[in-house]
Amino acid sequence: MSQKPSIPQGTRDFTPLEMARRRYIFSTVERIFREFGFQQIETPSLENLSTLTGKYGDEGDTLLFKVLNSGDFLKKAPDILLEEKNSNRLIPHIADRGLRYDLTVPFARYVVMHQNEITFPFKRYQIQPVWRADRPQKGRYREFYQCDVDIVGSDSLIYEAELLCIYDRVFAAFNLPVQIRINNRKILEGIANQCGFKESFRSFTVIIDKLDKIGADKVKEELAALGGDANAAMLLLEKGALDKNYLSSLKERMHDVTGLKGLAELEEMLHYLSSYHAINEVVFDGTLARGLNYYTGTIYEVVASNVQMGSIGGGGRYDDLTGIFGLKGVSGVGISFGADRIYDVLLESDLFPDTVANSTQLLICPMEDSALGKAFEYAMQCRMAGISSEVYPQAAKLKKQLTYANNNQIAYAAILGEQELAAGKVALKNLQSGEQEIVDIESVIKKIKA
RNA sequence: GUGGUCGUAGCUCAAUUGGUUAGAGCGUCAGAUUGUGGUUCUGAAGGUCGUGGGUUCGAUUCCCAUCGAUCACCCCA
Repeated sequence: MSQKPSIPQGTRDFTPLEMARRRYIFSTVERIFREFGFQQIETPSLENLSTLTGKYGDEGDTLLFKVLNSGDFLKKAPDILLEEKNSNRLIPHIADRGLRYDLTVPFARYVVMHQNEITFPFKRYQIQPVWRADRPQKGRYREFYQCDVDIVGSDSLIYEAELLCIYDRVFAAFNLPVQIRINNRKILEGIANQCGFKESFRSFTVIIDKLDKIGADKVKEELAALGGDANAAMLLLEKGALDKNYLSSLKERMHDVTGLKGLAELEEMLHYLSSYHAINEVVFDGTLARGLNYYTGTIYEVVASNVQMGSIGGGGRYDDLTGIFGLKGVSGVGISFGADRIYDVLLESDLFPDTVANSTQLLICPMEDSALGKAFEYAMQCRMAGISSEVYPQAAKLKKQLTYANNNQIAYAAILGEQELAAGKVALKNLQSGEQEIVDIESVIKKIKA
């Protein structure tokens, strides 16, 4: 009995072409991370649920993939809960582990566990998949890769500035025009405090974050429902170009201490950036909030300028993420690249270079079974000379062998038949031009390497 | 988690209000060309019409369920 194979919802297979393009993304990102002095780590796909839960808000907890305990896990579950059939209450008794939801929280856990081996400030990057039990849609997958760079153990705003440069450099390398939005949670807090949203800060951020989508009137309406002064808040929540005039005008109207601190941070960051000329558009966006709970200072978000897609990158400063795991006073800041969304955007914008699929350079085509040994020998010789080579595994019709070369975009075919064998040479065919000449294997190597 | 749209060949799509044997292009394979691909010509293979049930003399078509894809909301990369 055979069954129709399938893969879980929201997951994908990747073809060789897709992988070549994904590798292009990863290697570009990685190259620039290294340029800034970051070192790579990896963490396990599975984390203890106690590490993950409560870090992303209630919504985040429901989106965590939980993994059932081994063994006869139901035996250990309390009978009352089993009868109740309440999944949420039963989970802690039957699942101790879950798939990671992002790379930042596992990183904070890593820092705490390895604090004695780490030299601070610690600059790490991490390129790994994460999982979310979200319903899939455009640009949303249940398994996707994030590329994270973070620095922990310093609260210097130099790093805020550097991270912005990383965003700019990476997207410049992709030739993808983006808008890099920045804001500071302290400014948001200041506005909230000043306008009577202190108690409802989290709801406040969720609402103003939707300004683009639902419009000013609707936002005002929803803010008013929270009980604060919606009009006063709206006047402070502007989205503007990143310039000194705008900031000074905001500074005049800001009275809250936390808010002023946020503005000072932003100013210092801009001071560092004054010598750097960003290729992409950088804007201060007073309505940028970001849902994740742990951000405390600068926050970033990146959207593609010409493609309709959610954010393709985001990040920010978190002052006390390691504190949750028992290491106080270690501030961190980091950003993330959503590799799969970047893939979709690059594909839609037709921005993948043709050269990403670097295929085999030479196919050796044996015409007789007696040529197989020599073909194998030549292939090894070429490989050791740095030419990626393949041997067609049997003396099939030449047509078939050349079709194989053609479909795999192989540049050269070395035909090895009775005559060539006797002469100690091959017929080297250039599959782009169609030209062909009889040469020895040393000349083949020289010609392809030239 | 809530709602809308859609599931026909490997891919993109047809099939006249429910009617006999479900078609085309592209792709694949074979031959024309016994040692020459990417162009051309000829031919072939490939379908439980997503799955299960119901209505009907008869269902790819109508109804229900289910699975999957997709889009929007929520939230996010």
